[in-house]
Amino acid sequence: MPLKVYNTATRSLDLFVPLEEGRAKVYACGPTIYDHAHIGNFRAFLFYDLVHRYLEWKGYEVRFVMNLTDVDDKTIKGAVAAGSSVGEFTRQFGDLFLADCATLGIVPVDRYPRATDYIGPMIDFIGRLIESGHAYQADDGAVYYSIASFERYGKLKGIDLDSLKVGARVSHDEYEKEDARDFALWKVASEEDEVASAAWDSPWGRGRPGWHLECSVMSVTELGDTLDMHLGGEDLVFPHHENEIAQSEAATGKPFSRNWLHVKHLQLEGRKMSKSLGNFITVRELLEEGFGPASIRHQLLGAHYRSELNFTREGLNASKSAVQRLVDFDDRVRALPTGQAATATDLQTISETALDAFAAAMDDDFNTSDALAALFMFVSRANAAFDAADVVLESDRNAVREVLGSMDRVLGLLEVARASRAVDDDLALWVDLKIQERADARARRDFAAADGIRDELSARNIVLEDGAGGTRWKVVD
RNA sequence: GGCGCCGUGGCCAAGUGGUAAGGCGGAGGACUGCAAAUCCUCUAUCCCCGGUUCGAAUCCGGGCGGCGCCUCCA
Repeated sequence: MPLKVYNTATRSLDLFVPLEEGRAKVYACGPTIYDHAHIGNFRAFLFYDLVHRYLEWKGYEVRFVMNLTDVDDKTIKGAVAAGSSVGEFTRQFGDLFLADCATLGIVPVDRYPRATDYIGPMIDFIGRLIESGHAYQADDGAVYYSIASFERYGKLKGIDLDSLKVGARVSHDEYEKEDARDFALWKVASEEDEVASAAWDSPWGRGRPGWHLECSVMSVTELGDTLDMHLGGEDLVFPHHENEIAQSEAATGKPFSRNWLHVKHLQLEGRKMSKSLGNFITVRELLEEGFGPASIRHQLLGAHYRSELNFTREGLNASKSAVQRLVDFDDRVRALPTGQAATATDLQTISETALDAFAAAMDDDFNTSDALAALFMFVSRANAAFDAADVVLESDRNAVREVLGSMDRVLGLLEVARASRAVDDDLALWVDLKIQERADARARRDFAAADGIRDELSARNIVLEDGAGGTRWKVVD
C-alpha cells in the first residue's frame, strides 16, 4: 500500500515518492539546546520518530538527520549568562535532550549535526550565494540573502510577495512572521558572540552564521541537494523553512525537499504552552509526578499530528490504563498455552485484518488515532478468541505475537512500557516467595492473611492475578 | 485588525455524502473465596438555524462558541 502524506508545499495529500526508489532521506528541525525541551517540543519529536519508524517498517532504507541548534541568539545569551562558551553551555542540554528521547523510546537517528561543526561548509555556501547574486554584504558588514533574487520566495507559505516589504534587513534570529525581509546569512560578531566563543573568521570578517542558513547547510551536507521529507513544527513554515528553500535552491539549483510535513503545536491543560504564561512542563517533571513514559507516548500519539491535541493529566491517566491493557494482553499472549488438541480459532484472520487496518491507517498521513483503534480492536478480538478456546494452536498464537510486535515496532508503546517496568532478580524472588506464602494461606482458607499479602505487594505497584494456571504477577506504573 | 483551524457520547479522539472506529470512565452480567485480568450487554445522531441532495456529522450560507499564527517557541 502506498503512503500518502500531507505536503505543506502543495496543500494536498500526496503520494510519498522518494527521489530514489526504496530510500528515504529525511531531515527534521530539532531543538535549540539552550534549555530543557518541554512536552510540546516532544509532540514534534515523537512525530519525527513515528515517521522514522514507519518508513523503516515499510521497508525503506532510511537516512534520518535531526539537527541540534547550538548557535543562535538564545544559546549565546545563555552561554554568556552562564559564563561559558556555547559549546560547553549547549552540551549539557544536548545530553539531557537525548536522554529524554531515550526515555520516551525515540529511536536514535543517523546524525545529530550541530552548527558549530559546519562553519566551513556554511562559509562556502554563502560564497556560492554571493557569486550567483543571491546574497550581498551590506554596509553593516553582515551578509544578507536577497529575497528579490529568488522568484519563488513565499511559495511554501503561500504569501504574496508584493504585499511584503522587500529590501529591509533582519539581523536577528528571532524572526518576524508576515514581514519577510532580507535575512542574515552571516552576522558580524558582537562582543557577546566573542565572549561565548561563537565567532569565526570568514571572508566577510569575524562573525557567525544566521540560524536559517544552518539547517540548509547541514541538510545538504548530510543528505544531498534534495531531501525526500523535511519535518518541523508548524511555527517553522515561515520564515524558517521558506528561507531554507530560498537558500538551498538558489545554491544548488535543485528542488530542496520533495515533501514538507508540519506538526501542530499542542495545548497544555487547555491552554497554549508558552514561557510567558509560565505553563510549560518537561518530560522529567511528568516522570517525577509519577506518569510513565509509555503513557506520555500514548497520549501524544492519540491525536493526529495535524490536529489539536490538549495534553492533560486526566488524559495521561486514561493513557496509563490503555497502555496497561496492552501490556496485560502482551503478557497473556506470551504465556498462552498452546497445543494440538486446540479448538479451531480465526486468530489468523483476526491478525491479518488488524495488520491491514493498521497499515492503512498509517499510510493515510500517519493517522495514529485510527492505527491505535486497529490495535485495540485486535486486542479485543484476540482476547475473546482466547477466552473461547481452551488451547490454541501454536501457529495461531505466533500470528498474534507477530502482529502485536509488528505494530509496536511503529508505536513503541510496549517497548517503552517494558523498559520502565524492568524488575531485578531480587525483587522477583521476593515476590515469588510472597506468592507462595499467599498460596499456602489460601489453601487453608485463611483469606485475611492472603489479602494482607496481596495488599503488601500492591503497595509496591505489584498486582496479582489468580488464574487457572496459578497466580501471576505484574508491575504497574 | 489580518490570515487560518476547529466544535462528534461524562472525558479524549477517528470518521469529509450512505446511515456514528477506538481508548478512558460508568451501569449490569459471567468468571473469582474476594479481587485482578478477560469476556458479554448497555452507555451519542455528531453546537444552533436555514439550504443543496433520494440521502449530510460529512457540501453551501448564517449564527454562536473555542483555538492557533501574525511576538519567543516544536
